[in-house]
Amino acid sequence: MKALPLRFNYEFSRVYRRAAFATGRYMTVHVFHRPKGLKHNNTRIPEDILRVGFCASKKQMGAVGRNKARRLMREAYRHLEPRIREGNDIVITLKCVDELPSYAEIRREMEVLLSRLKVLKAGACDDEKSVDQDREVLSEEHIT
RNA sequence: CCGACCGACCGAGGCAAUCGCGGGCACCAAGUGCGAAAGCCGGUGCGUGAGGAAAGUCCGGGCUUCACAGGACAAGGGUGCCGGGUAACGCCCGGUGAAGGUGACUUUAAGGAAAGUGCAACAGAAAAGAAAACCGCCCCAUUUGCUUCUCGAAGCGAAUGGAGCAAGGAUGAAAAGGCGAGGUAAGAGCUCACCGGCGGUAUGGAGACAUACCGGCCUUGUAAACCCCACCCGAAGCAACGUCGUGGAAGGCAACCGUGGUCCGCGGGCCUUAGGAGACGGCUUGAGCCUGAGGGCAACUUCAGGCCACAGAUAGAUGAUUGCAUUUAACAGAACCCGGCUUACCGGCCGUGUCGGAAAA
Repeated sequence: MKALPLRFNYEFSRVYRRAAFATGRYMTVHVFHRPKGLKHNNTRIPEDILRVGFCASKKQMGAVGRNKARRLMREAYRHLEPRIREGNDIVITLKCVDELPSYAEIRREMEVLLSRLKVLKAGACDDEKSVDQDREVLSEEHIT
């Protein structure tokens, strides 16, 4: 199941106001478990989907830096998504930092923060293993 | 060869593999899916997907709605040498004047100061009408010192007072045209030559202007101070605007349902209107790009042929990992669209381009 983007300002504020959050060196993750039957403008939101929003501070970076940060976060999220429990609204905010962290750092920290918030599924190890296996397969292909 | 000047071009560094994203086309799926409606929600393949500044939002348009639908004036704002280009411009091209540079060349908010008003600090005697005099120059008068001799005169000074001057010094960003000669007690456009400025005439030029001659004898700077003159300008912006619009609002109800014995009434329901959320459109083919031939010094333009490869997202699509080669990368991300300007910037590359110097001939 693919995640939908969070769109409206009130949705973001709901997450910030009522969500559980965890903070790391580079980012803050807010997770809000949607109550059942929540509607947006008279249309029911399906209960088995994830919705996610990425934020980057406007202060230090220009539009290019902001885009880059969002892309890195989205890429990290894409790899972690199958392991996240459905029915949550998530907002991930990048902190003000001097230098943009690398993809590996972002991914590691995102994983830690999400597990601290207990939104990762129980049998997540298998997925991770499969991802690693994929990577190994890839590298083997290149060697040969 | 060295040092410059001018102009143009390129720029997410390239390639490959895997995973992933936006939108286009083709094909395949199409559901008791979600919605009141409009509409939204898949898979595979193929090709495609940020810039020279996308930026600042400083000008000029297109487009859209509103206003006026005629003209004049005023207010407010803008522009400001001349001619041309353009859809238009405060932009561009070509020229004129001025300033700078040995030069190639560069810069130029460049209308009017004789319509009027204001301002010109400090310094300075005096800073805007013709006045003023600190040092100074010159003449006269009085007093006095020295020298000379024919012994009461001459010469050279000094002090005080009076009259004249604006050459020199000094002040200043700027001191009332400049410089030389005549002139004079000393001086002064007082007179004259040349130069500058102003006015007039003639010639050349499309014009800004240029050149020549004549005249009187001269009038500071500032209009990125008010102002005057000429010309131009309706307002707001894609969150414009259009379509669909549950709820809520306003109006209506002959018929329907509930309440009721019946009517009125009330509630539901239905119809109409504008329309807040929201959805979709607007949204990319355009003053377009390329080639050739004319016109023009050029900006640009005319004609002919060819091309749709040249993004269209909507919380906002370009990323990640790995490998390769000698491989490092600035400023920076479309948001309705064009034409400019301005600002930021790693480097590279080009020109039978031009100038100065050196060397050689």
